[in-house]
Amino acid sequence: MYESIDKNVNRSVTFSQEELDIFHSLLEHRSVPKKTFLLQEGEVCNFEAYVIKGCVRTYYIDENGFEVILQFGIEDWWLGDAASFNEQTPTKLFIETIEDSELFIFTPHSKEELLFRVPKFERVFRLLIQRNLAATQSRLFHTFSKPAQERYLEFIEKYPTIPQRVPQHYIASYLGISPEFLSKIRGKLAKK
Amino acid sequence: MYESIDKNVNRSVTFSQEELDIFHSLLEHRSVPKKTFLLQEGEVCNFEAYVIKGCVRTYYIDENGFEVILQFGIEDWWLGDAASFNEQTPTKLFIETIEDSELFIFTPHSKEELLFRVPKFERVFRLLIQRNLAATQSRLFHTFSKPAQERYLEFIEKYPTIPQRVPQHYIASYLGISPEFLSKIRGKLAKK
DNA sequence: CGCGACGTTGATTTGCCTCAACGATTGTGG
DNA sequence: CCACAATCGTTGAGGCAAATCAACGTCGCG
Repeated sequence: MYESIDKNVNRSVTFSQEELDIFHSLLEHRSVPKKTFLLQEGEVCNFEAYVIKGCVRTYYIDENGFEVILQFGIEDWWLGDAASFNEQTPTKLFIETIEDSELFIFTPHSKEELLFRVPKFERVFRLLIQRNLAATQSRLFHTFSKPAQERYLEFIEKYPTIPQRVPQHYIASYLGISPEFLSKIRGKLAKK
Repeated sequence: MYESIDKNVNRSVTFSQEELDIFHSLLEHRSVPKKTFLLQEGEVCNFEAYVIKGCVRTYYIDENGFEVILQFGIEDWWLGDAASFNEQTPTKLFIETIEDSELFIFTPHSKEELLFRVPKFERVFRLLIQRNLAATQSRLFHTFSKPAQERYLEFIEKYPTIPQRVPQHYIASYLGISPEFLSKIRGKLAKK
């Protein structure tokens, strides 16, 4: 049960069995059916979650009333709203399961206790944010530099399982294009 | 000399005079003339810098050979390439002064020593990355949701001093539009 | 002075959006 | 278990935001 998450945190820092035991004792396991909101706009985010199994999306609603998808969370991903979680401010995000999912949950309290008892985890969490930042920057610049078709091809290469698991218009939203246009891109690619 | 940076780090965490003294002793002050590269593609970023005075830009070159501006650094801003700095990997970024500038510099070594001697700084640095992430996400979604004219108006409102200090086509690059189109937007706005 | 970097302006093109209509699939209540 | 609605993807027509290309004026600087 802890295999995947242990491997995840061990990537950047090495922990002893004792430290991992503390880690495990502070994790809360949660099973969530699909189409369930883990977080809604206006709430304070009181969790950071690791996805053991399943599929989740994070999005917000822009001023024109459109959903914009921030990220998908599948196996071995972390999700949450770091700003809301850490500063206990209301979130603008929605986090919703797309499939039945299994998660490990940190609360502000359990995370604090983990950091207190095993300070090396500071580094793990900092690296998580840092990678997230690097990925977001890269996504921003691809949006500037590359046409939608190329971004789509890169998306399915990078996340090959997601297209089979989520509605196509979610992917369009993630790419920043309209569902119709994504459909046309796919049509054009198919007939080659 | 330390006023501004003290205020900057004190925003999120409160430090004693003793802790600030340690902080100051580890800062390296550096004056840099304009049009100087602090970092170039392929190098490993061995600094994180706080801008006391001056103006700096961070950019990279995309696969079509175009410069894309990631951020401007002016007074009271931090800059560097966190990923390259922390993991000692080669950077893809260029960091170049636009004006004569004064900086405080951390090296990996001095930062590590600071964190060792005053662990509370962990929080300062984590918050820096976190705010950067929030700002980058917000920029990405504005790029999806808002036309260029609106993004330009928000830019000059948010950073009123920058348009007077940098060539206009840098701003176009930051906004993700062509220099000609920014010029047309400005023309249209002017005649109202 | 003359060159290079910069900004402007206009003509043309294009990537992507909007709107509308239409099948196919899913799911839900009666 | 069916019927109907809702959700989803596709396709086409038309329109707009922004890119591209080219020409030109201006300024700062060697």
